[in-house]
Amino acid sequence: MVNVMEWQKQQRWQANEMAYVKVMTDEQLETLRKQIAVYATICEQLVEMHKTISAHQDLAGIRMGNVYCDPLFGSGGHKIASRQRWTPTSMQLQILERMFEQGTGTPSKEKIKEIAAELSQHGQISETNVYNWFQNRRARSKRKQQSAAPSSVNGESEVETEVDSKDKKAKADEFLSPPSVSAGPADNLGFQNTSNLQYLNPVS
Amino acid sequence: MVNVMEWQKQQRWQANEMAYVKVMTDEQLETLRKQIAVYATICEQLVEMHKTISAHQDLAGIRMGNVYCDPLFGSGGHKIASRQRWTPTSMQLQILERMFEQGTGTPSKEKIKEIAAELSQHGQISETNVYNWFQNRRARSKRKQQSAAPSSVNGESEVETEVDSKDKKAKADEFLSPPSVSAGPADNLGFQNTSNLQYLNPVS
DNA sequence: CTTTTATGAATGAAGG
DNA sequence: CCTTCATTCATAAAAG
Repeated sequence: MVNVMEWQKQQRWQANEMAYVKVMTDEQLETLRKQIAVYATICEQLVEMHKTISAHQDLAGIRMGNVYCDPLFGSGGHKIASRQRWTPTSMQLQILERMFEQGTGTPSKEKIKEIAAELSQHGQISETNVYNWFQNRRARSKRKQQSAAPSSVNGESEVETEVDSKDKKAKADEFLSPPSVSAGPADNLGFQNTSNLQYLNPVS
Repeated sequence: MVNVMEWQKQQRWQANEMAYVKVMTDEQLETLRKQIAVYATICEQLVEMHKTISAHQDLAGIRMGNVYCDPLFGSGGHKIASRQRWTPTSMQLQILERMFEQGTGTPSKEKIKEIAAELSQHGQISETNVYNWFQNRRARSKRKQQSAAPSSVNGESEVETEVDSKDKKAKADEFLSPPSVSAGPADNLGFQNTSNLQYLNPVS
């Protein structure tokens, strides 16, 4: 009830002049896309949930067994700019890597700007990129070291004490049937809503 | 879902020459908006229906703390590693988002409790979660606006950068209330969904 | 082309 | 509030 106003506001442009203008900002588009994707996901999951329940209790009060609408409209349109992410240049990577090693390991607000400025000479880059890079680099370096040093203090009965997250996820995926919602129908009704953007953005 | 600002910024360079033009007429936008509203309505009602139906057997769906996992995960009978951190339900998120944009921006100790109570109807949540959410939302919104500042110069109709379209949500459904929800929401859902989403993703 | 891996980015929570 | 960290999501790149 608010954004629509915004859209219209922006649409006040010369609609008759050129059919070559963005009516929605990328931001709005992205938001919309996500929102719809969320609904699509929820609905899909709900359908599965009901299917399951119905099968067990014959509560088919709602006929939705055949509803499963595959939102994969013929892929091809790719109209919506898909999210893209920065990819460091080999040069940038080298510099960053070097800084990481010798640096105090503390990104520092000031430094970031400085670094970003320098790296921009080797390709597009933003301060955020630099920031994220260091954050990730640090985190991963840490994790790696951690999992590499199981510290044999006690019996290794706890095989999954550390390396958990990633491994668990991987395992889960194996039997979670990635393609459709057949295995884990409502398993993420409560979370993970934005993972199905593909529905709206069938890149292929 | 918020840092769209960032990629938008980045997009400017990585895909500058592609001229991603999104063109929607007011009419299409309006249609889309309505459709989403309907979608939201249906979803919420389905959720409620599901809750009712499976109320007596769904108790295992909620694990410790904020974990909201699915009990219907029958295939494989595997225990899913529970999450350690709260993840807002799409419904909760929307409500929060709405409150954020329209709210005074003041979390307020009182409000928190209130909000938490309301949101608990849509999934597990604690006051701390709400508090953190607002805290983060605000901080990030701010930071983002800051990094996006250098791009806006012209005095054109300045659309505040912190817009969002999590509005036409499931609240007004009570009024909008699509007729067929109880009879055959599915058909309606599936059909409309598919046909209308084309606006966002035109098939070639 | 499909699956897997590497990694940029988003985000809930903790500390100060 | 602001900064930092840990975990998770999503996608470019690599492998098959």
